[in-house]
Amino acid sequence: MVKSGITLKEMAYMLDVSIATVSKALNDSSEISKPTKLRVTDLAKKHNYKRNITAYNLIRKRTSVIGIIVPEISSDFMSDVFDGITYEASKRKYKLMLCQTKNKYNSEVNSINALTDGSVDGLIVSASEQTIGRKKYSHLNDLVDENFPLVMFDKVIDAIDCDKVGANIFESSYNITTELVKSGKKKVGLLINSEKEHLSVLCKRGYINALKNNGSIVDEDLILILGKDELKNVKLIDAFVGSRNVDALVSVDERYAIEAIRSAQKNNMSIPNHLSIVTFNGDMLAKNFRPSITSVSQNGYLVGREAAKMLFKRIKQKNSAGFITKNIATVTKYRETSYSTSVGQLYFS
Amino acid sequence: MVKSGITLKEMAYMLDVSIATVSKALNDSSEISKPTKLRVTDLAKKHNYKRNITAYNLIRKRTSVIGIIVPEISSDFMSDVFDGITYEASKRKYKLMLCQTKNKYNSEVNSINALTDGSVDGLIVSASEQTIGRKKYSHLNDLVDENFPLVMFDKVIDAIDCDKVGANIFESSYNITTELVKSGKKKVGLLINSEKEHLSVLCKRGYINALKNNGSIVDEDLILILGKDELKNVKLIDAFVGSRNVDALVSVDERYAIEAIRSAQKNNMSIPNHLSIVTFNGDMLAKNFRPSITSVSQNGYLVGREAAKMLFKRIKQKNSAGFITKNIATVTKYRETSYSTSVGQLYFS
DNA sequence: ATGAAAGCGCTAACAA
DNA sequence: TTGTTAGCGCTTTCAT
Repeated sequence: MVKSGITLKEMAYMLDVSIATVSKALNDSSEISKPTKLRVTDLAKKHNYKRNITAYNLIRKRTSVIGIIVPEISSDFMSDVFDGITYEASKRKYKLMLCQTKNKYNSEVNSINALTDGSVDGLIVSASEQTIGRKKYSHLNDLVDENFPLVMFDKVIDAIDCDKVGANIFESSYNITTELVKSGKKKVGLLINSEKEHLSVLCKRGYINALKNNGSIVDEDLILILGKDELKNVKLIDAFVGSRNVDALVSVDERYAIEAIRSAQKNNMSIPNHLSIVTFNGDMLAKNFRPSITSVSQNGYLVGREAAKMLFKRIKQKNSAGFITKNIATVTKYRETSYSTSVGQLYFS
Repeated sequence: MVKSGITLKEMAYMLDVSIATVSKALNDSSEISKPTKLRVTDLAKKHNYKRNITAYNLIRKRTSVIGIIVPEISSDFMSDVFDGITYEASKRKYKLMLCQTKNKYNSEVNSINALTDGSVDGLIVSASEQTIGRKKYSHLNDLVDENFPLVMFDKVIDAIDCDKVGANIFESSYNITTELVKSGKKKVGLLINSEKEHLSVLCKRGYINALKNNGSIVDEDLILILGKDELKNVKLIDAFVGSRNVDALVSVDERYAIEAIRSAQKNNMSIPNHLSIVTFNGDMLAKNFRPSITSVSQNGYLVGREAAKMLFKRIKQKNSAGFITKNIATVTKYRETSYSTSVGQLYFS
């Protein structure tokens, strides 16, 4: 429904003036006399006139809508990102269209096709697992080729030439590991996914650098690589915690952290004394699990705002300078799986 | 960007035919000859022609967009609802605009105003807490008065005259309680929110009816009413579990269930033997907590699909019959806080 | 089988 | 200060 409301034409007829006059009056043009303006605005108010946004968009050649395509909306992080984008968008009177890909490649392609039929002025995308796994990027590269405003965030793809918003994973992994070592931990373990995954790679790099720079030995046996099979992961983690004598763990997934806790409890290890744990991607679980888990998470709100800002810049100026990647500082929330350190503030939520 | 692509006009010029011919050819009109059609479609493909959807919408007087306004997107439930809506929407080539109110009244009002400027053909709304708390419904009632297609779901407001999709809370509370009693539980407790809350009211009603119909006594001391203050709730629940000797609990919030578990563990009560727990609104926590918590949850996907179907019916036929409320059956997932019963299937996720 | 023209609702350059 | 006209990109009726 394009508003069953009254149109300029109808109002013009009622007031016996031209359509242009009505239009100008409503837009408070200086060409129109006070009395006329008043007559027009009064009538408009009376009939609850709303400009037909479709017609308006047709003239301006833009939609005032941006599209957001993400794997999954059900996380605090996404909620915050959405909030951040909303903030920047409403400032500019933009609306948001959303597609959830559920991490499926086909769904992502369809979503992008659907939204780029002229429905949106630009796109903010976090890639699906399948897309990344299959390395099929043509649907995204096509956008780049067409000069279509595109910003990626979170699950970004290096191979795609566009603006990006990421997180300083390497640094925070480095810092976290350093902190653990400095606090006296002798055997810091690492729980990561396949070495192909962006997060895991950066996380491992930070971890290794930190160990080396702090005089610890890098022991590959303390690095556990998990896979897709959740049940198998549980067993792997259980065996790992039970046998490696780790006194600290850095994990890339809060679910891994939880399994580690369960194993530790089974082995009568106290947390955080015998085993201290920090997880990346800490969300609802890290916060609500008991013991609550110290987590390094992205500041979703800032990520969202930054992504939106970059996108609007692109929309305004399509062919501006080269593409930018901005890393937003992560936030570490110290919870029950950590010693409270002088560095950090204790979080209870 | 309304697609930097080629227009009908340009193609018409290139092929030396009229705009109308190009249009008809692309729409596979029977008026156009085979050869012409081919010439046109070839050129269109070559230039990756996409119909300008804004112009199209202007003519059709609809937007092919529906708006969704919800308090918060970060739950499995919302994700599923969104998925269900998406399913019905894509069938009809509709897109989705989303607003998150974060449970704020102002945000809800602004969102509704923003989307009803002609940007969407209809609205699917779950009301914010503040809206419900303050009982300020004019922004919604205005829509109803304008005959604007509106469907409410989840946090529905009885006072608003529109189509609604809810859940059979009363029945499932009744059934759950009955099951507990029949399985031998003697003192079934109830954890609810203020008696004003829809869910709590229905839940209590089902609980009481079930007790009565199964020969149990209703003991008001076994009903704990929680409030807004989370810290206070924790204490209340702890005291309740420690003193009331309940052997089963029905909760309206998974967070309450978790606190009950912690108290039970403190008191060396084994779960589910000494204390069996079922929670409504079970989402990420119920699933991932250990012990995992038996939960009664809405089938988000079906709720979403149903809401969308109702909305599309309204959009198609604005002044059709009176408004309908449809209740979607809830799903009970038996987890570690329950005896596995013959009735239910055990869920591990 | 093709084209001319009107029009969706609006804005904006130009005329009066 | 107001009105006329053209046009955004498309569909559709009515001529040809």
